[in-house]
Amino acid sequence: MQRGSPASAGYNQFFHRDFQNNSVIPPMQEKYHPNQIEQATQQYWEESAAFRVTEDAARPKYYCLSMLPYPSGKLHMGHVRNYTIGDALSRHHRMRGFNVLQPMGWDAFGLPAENAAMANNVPPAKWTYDNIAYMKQQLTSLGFALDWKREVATCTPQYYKWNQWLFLRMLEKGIAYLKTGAVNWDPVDQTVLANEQVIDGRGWRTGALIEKREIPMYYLKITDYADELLEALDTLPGWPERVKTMQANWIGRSQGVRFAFPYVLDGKEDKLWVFTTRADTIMGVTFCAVAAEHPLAAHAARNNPKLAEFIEECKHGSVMEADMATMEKKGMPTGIFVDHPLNGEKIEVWVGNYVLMGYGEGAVMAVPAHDERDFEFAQKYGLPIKPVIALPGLSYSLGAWQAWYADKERGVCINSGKYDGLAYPAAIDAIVADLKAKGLGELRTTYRLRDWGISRQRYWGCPIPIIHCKTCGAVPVPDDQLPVVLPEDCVPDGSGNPLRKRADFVDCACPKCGQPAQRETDTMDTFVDSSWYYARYCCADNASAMVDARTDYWMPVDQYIGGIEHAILHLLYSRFWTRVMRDMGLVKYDEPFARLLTQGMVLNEIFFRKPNVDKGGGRIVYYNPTEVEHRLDDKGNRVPGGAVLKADGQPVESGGIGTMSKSKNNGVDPQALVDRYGADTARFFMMFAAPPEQTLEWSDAGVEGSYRFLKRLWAFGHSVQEAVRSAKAIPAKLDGVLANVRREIHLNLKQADYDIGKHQFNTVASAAMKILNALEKAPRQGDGHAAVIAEGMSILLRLLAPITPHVCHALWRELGYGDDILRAAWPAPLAAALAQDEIELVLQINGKLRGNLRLPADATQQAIQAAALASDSAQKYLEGKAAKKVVVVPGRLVNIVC
RNA sequence: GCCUGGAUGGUGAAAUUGGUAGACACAAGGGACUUAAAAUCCCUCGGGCUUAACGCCCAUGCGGGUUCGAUUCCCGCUCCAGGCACCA
Repeated sequence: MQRGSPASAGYNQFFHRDFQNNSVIPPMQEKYHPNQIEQATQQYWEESAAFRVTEDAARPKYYCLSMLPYPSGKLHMGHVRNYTIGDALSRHHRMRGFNVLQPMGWDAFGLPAENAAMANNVPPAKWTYDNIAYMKQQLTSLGFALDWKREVATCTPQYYKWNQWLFLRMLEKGIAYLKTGAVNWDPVDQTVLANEQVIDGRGWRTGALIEKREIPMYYLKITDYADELLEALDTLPGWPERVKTMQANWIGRSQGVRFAFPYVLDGKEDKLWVFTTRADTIMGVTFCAVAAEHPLAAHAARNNPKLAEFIEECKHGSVMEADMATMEKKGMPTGIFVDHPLNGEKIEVWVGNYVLMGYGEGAVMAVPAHDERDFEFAQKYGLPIKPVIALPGLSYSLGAWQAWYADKERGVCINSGKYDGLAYPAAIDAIVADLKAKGLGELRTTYRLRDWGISRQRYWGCPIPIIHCKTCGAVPVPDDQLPVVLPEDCVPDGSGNPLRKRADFVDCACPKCGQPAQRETDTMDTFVDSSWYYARYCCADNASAMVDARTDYWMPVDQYIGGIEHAILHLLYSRFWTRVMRDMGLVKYDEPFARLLTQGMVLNEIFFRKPNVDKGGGRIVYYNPTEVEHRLDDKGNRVPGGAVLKADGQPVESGGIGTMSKSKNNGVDPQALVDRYGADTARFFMMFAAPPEQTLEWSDAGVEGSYRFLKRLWAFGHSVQEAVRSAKAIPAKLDGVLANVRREIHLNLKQADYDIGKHQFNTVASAAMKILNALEKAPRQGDGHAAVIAEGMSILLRLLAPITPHVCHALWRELGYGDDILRAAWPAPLAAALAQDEIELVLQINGKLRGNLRLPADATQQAIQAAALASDSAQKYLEGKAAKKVVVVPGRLVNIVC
């Protein structure tokens, strides 16, 4: 590492290096040969173990982490974008003196491996490991500064052993527990499907109508941490506001009232509990709705075949929230009545397809006058609507829903007996007091957040370490028998979890009583794997503990980089898991990711063909955009619906544009780009295309420009090699043209520093291009010209090194700056180079641009005003009138208002 | 449906967060070099009006508003993207 602190490290230090010791300089290639340069550079990094890091208390650490990829087969442009951002940040911090850790691993369990297994009759394990080998080579060829000694693959027993171990600890503490949950059941394949595998309510392979099934699953009590997860968002200034907003809304803490409708059924007294945030409208309840699985619904259905049929129909519905929210709301009366807790009125209970058993109480109160969904439901079924909130000057109408019906800010209770005239807070207080007195309700905080169900009825995942014994029940696997190893030779066939057929896996002895017993065959959600891998990188070689003291050095992650699609689930689960580990004394931090950069998605077109459901279904087939061609009209524009598959000339449907993914087959393999132009061009182009956080529709138009730039950079380096190698220090007094060139370079460096602070690498790339433009135009003679070029080139190479490390490494050596640009210090703009005597101000008249003013840099407000008023433009537009007002923005403009 | 973002030339984008809209590039057109091609270099390049030249008007998805001044702030829309708990 360089001497001195990052801030003081001057770029002029290269003049003190061994410039004279250049007796043996191999001739520099005249042309840019990226493949040779990149191979040689990568070999140098490999041999010098350039990116191996260890803990070093003497230096500030910088843990730079990109989200680990799912090994789907090949990298796609989203990966290149993600990892280039991370690599640029890593290399930049390294040049600024930080001890940088940048690891990589594989989110290696998951559904695509099972699908590939079915398609190709290959075990998921083999498919996964092959993909890892190929993608690792791709990452290496892109030149990412990764410490591969810390590599982690979540499908290895060495890794997932600790999932199992911590799960057992959670079970002991009651954080993990068993409860039923709804899954998608394909009755033909007799298997549970992921949401993604259900298309328009049908199984993707069988076309069969999917049923909801309630099965026992393990859940993690993330809701116990809801308050902390919400409140700690304020401790994360390095996170994007939008991510914090999304998480806060997801947790959805709300104050409300849990209360009950008493009833008598078959001579037995009971209560129907519901929750509401609008207790001020309780007097407007005209019916209640319960889920199809609710005991009251089941009771009513016993001698009501039509209701039983409706309940059956509800069970065919989707488990997905988006479907629940958009589907047609249907219901049917049960004939059961409950008592209104405040006025004793009889309230009928309905079964509603929009009420979910798993959430809250599985029952809701309905106030059609003040809830839009209830309003529509009541209109549809002719149920009474009783307004109990009024706004002055507005009259309630049953014709159509008005936004003010739900206004709780300005509304006042009416038709509510003793509560009439009360506003929202007072009404709630009074109503809660009365409910409480009757023992029928109380204030309660609730959360939208639900506990995390982790059981998956799938093979390719981490086995849940439980043994089922006829006498002892569900028995945890003892620690000394961990890990429960997943057999790696299964090939799923789509008809359920193949583990169930593996006697050598399932059959075992009960750890408690020793009797024959069966192993749990459910595996864990893959979000478990990715909830703590960042901690494991710090100590990936430790076989005897989940984490060790090295995590105390590296954690928390200083900069986490990943797609915005993970804004909620992965990041929230990781924050939860971290807290569980903290509360068990395993780690010492609250938050795993100090700063977060959410990369915008890289999108591409989606094309597919749907199977004909009438002919028995079958799965949707997606076609890569490269397999599709388009009919064009006279003007060369695409004809809508004119997409056809090249292979057979038959039409394909357009699925719009969406994230590059394996499942939509719309990924673009960067390999062609790397083969043709080299990794540096691919990296530069990806950074130049758009700012990191912005969504990016993929197009390789423009990649030529990035390649051209690197060719020009090399050619320029070649042409100034001698001048740079023999350059002296910059003279105290530069002539005007050279001073301007130098100023331009330092100005762009200053701008680039600012932009790097914002992670805006596209304008950093622009600044590099502007610097090269300036250098190319610089005079090649005159006192100090070589020194200015040598300094400028050293700035340019170091500025670019994080983005295009190979070509910068090679040029750094060829031009004699030093052996290894990795050890060079980050450049700093110099005030002396930036100084100027005169500045240009914009002259506006009434806010419109009317000219420019050149003034001394130190001109006073008064002098600027006087100069502005005296200018020709001002005289022309003022026409002798006096200015009403003159606005001076220092360093920028003068606006004369007249 | 709900939550969160986004929309600027033919295209990707920039505008130091209220101060010259379109930097830097791509594509296109014209030219130079070349036997030719590639590569490279130079010029033009938002729309309109006008001029010999200077210049003027319009323009940042749509409609309003605040301001000396709005791509930027506020209100109301449209479309697109991400998420919605079993894709990862």
